[in-house]
Amino acid sequence: MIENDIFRALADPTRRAIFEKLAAGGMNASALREGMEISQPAMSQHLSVLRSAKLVREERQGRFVHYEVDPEGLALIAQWLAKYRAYWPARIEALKVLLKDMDQ
Amino acid sequence: MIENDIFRALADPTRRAIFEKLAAGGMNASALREGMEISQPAMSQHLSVLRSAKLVREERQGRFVHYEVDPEGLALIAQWLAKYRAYWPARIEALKVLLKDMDQ
DNA sequence: GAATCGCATAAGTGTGTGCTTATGTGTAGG
DNA sequence: CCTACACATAAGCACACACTTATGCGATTC
Repeated sequence: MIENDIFRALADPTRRAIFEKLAAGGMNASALREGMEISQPAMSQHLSVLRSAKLVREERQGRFVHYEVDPEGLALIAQWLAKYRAYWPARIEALKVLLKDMDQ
Repeated sequence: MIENDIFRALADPTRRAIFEKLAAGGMNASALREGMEISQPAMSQHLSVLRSAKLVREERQGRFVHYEVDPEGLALIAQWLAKYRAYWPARIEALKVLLKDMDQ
C-alpha cells in the first residue's frame, strides 16, 4: 500500500528535511548532504525510502544522480486529505469547493 | 514538534483505520473495536497516539469516552502540504489559487 | 457498598527502523 | 587502464514501536 509508504517516509524528521531541501530545488545526493551532518549511506537510504513513497524521483546524469520532488506523492496525500474534507476547519472551508474538481 | 507526531501517528495502518472509522462518525473506544480484531489496551494506546497528534479528541461521557476527529490535525497536514503547492500536478493546479487565502 | 463496566496504564517482548562500517558498481579523467 | 569519484548495497547494532498480559481507576448498577 503506497499510502503506508508515504506516511512512513514522512514520519522521519531527517527525511522531511531532505524533502524540504529538494522542494527548494532539485540537486544530486552529495549536494543534499552539505550542511546536513549525515553520512553518505544514510542519505542514500533515505532517498531510497522517499523514492518508493513517490515523494522523490531520480534522474541519472553521468556519474551523478539528480533528485527532485515527485508530484505524485504529494497528490496522493492531497487525495487522502480530501477524504476528510468534511472535518476541515471553516478557515479553509473554501477549499471544499475546489476539491470537487479532484473527484471527477 | 507536532508535525512529527502527526506523520508518525499516520504511519501505522491500524491507526489510519481507526481514524477513518472515526471520520464516519464519532463513537467510544469499545464501539471502535467492533469488527477490528484489536485488544482493548492496543486500542487505548492507538487513541492516545492519535490524540497527541491532534488527529482525534476525546470527551468524557459518564464512564464512556466519546472520540471524534479533531480538525486541527488535518489542518496542520493541509498547511504542510500547502508549502509544496508549487509541485502539485496540474490536475489540481486550481487549488493553488484558493490556498493563497490560507497564507494570510 | 460490592460487583461490574469502560478505559488507562505498567511492564515485558518480538520486530522494525535508522544508523554505522565495509564493500560493490558504474562513470569520468588522466 | 587505472585511479578517483558519486552513489548503492550489505551486514550488524542500538533503539523505537506495536503488541501482549496484568493491574489500576473512576463511574454505573444492583
